[in-house]
Amino acid sequence: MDIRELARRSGVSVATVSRALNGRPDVSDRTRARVVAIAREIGYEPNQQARSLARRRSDLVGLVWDTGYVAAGARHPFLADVLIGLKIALDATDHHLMLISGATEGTRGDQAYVRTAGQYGLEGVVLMGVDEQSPAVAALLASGRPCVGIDLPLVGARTSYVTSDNRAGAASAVAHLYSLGHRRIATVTGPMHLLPSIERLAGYQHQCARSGLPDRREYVVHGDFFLTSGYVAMQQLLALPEPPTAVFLASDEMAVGALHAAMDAGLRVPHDVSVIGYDDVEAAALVRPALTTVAQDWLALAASAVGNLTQLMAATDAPGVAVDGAAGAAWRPQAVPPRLLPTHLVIRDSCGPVKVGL
Amino acid sequence: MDIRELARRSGVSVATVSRALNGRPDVSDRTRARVVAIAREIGYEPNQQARSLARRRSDLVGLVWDTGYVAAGARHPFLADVLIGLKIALDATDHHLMLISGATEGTRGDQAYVRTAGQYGLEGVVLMGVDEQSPAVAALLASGRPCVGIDLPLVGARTSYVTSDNRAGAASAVAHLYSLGHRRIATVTGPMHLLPSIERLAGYQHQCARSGLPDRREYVVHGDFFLTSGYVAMQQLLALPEPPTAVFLASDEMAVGALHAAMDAGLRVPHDVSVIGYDDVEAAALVRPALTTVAQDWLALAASAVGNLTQLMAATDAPGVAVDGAAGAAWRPQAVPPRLLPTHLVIRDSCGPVKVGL
DNA sequence: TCCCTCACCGGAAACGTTTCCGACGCTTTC
DNA sequence: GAAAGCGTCGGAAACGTTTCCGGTGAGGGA
Repeated sequence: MDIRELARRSGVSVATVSRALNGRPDVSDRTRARVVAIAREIGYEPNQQARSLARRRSDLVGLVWDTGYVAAGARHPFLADVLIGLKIALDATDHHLMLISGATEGTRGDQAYVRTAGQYGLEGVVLMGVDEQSPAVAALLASGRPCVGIDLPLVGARTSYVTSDNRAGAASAVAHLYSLGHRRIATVTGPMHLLPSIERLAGYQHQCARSGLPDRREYVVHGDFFLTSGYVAMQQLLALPEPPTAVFLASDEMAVGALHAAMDAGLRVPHDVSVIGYDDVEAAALVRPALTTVAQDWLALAASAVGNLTQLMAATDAPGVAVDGAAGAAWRPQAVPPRLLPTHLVIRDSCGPVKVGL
Repeated sequence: MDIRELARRSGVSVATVSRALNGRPDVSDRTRARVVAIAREIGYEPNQQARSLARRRSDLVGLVWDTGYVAAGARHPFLADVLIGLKIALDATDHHLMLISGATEGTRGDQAYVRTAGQYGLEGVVLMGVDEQSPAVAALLASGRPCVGIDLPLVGARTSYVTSDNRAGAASAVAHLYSLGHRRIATVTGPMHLLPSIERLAGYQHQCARSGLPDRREYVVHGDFFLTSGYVAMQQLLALPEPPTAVFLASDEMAVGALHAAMDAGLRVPHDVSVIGYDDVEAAALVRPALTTVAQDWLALAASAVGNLTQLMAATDAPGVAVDGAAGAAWRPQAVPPRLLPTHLVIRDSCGPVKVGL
């Protein structure tokens, strides 16, 4: 079952078998054909551990995402979608995906990620849904291992990130509402320490300014991406002396909460108030009225993430690239720029023209 | 950085270092303490590949689930939940989870699972959402590697499975409807080649019989677990000369579809017709009226899966157990019985008392 | 005092690959 | 005709662990 057995049966040396199977040039076509034929015949599978050991590369990339608050009862469907996208994208490479266990129990939990990454020799890791400030994540980033964040602005020599074009996406939502005649447009944000929240708010503000809408303090309220916060934010907005006629929420979950708040207040959507979300989560299409939302392409997002990671890993193999700059040629780690993926509006039933008289 | 360096600094041999770090008994407490102190100091991490090679075990378990139809646009939120549960459960063991790439490209795709499982020396694999009849999965099961299915009846020496108690769950749904006064109760099933579909139908039929309800052919219609099939099934049911007053659908997705069909037909839920689902997916709480449903405990389901897998793997280490049966003591592989997990009804707003006069 | 046991430790052989280095035969070139 | 190049292959040394086997020294019982 091992390579020695295969060598014996093929009548060549172990070295030649290895070369034949790995497509090395210095082996004749005849012997290569014979070796692979016999290998298939006896069902030989190379031992990946031994292979990794000898080649000093594992063909493994890791994934860390926060399951903590998920276990607490809140689920984050968008991340599950991305996970599937990751697997699909990695199928095209010769890498496999390993889930990195988070900080489980107390002792040295802040080293958990970097430890398993080191032990398994992960060539890169993708992160999502975690706090990049947390000690465990910070330790991983500091380890110099290639990392790419999804919706997570990782900065550093061997890191990169991908995200949807949150600014443009938010702006397109506002523009859509504006084109329906809305002039009193509110927003509810995500947690303001997260990049997507910041950018989506910026996109909202920018587009409002562009459209000549006044900058109303009371029209931006902060949420946490989850349903309940959307519900209470909507209540808060509707209680305003001059309530908005449309609201853009930075996640679909919150938008669904807003839908419920409006209906519970006796309002009809979109007749009385329009609501628009972000993500195009599955539930967006399930809810009634079906949610108009700005869709992220999670498949492309995941594909870009592994693309960037691949670049990073390649740059790690050859630790620098020549840069003929001012002071002559120098070597420095290659930077992989973040990627912004386009979003698109999917129009369903939760936005309508503004009521006349408003 | 390697164990030799650590041995040098500790002033002991490599063998002793290994014993100290792995908690072997034959090393003095003094030297053990010194070794682990120095190991921590210099940040030593054992190389997992070398470790696996020498110990002939990988500490890795695999996960295969079908992403094919997910990529096609249909998502299966329940499986994403279970995945998270798996990760949590595995954090408690010293195993890590690897995602096994499915049949990617044509050549030998039917060996994809068993190949990567063999190459990486996976000690066990859990399967979900796949067809156990497909060649790739069948090859994996035939390989003798410990496998446990989630909602997937795997039979064989080194296999087991876990599922919720589909019969009891379905029965509880019917009983709930009956207690609300419903006597004309229909059901829509999942794909009938899947165990959960079969069992949920059986539970429905059994409880109907128990309650003395007639066995109506036209009250069971077949779906595919996805939303659209629930929609059309509901239309079909409502078009009956004597339509049901309540319907039990074998998945929440279908139940949401049924909700929409009823509303589109001008009916109010639950006033005119009651609907009840299965799974307690996130969307069940998001939809209006919020869906009454029989909840599976996905956390427990995942935990049971790794529990059974652990048993299976342990039995593989020691290839048999003594069984003092009829013909004297014999050795045979230990069977790990499947586990049925209890469900519970979560009552929301989609079921109500039957209308008087019906 | 002698031998046996026991606790502790080192040397070295695995584990299954890859890859460096050198060797062999053959053709080409000066 | 010798040297150099090329294509093809084998031997053996890695890669970083674990674990078997044997060897110390100390302690204890006869």
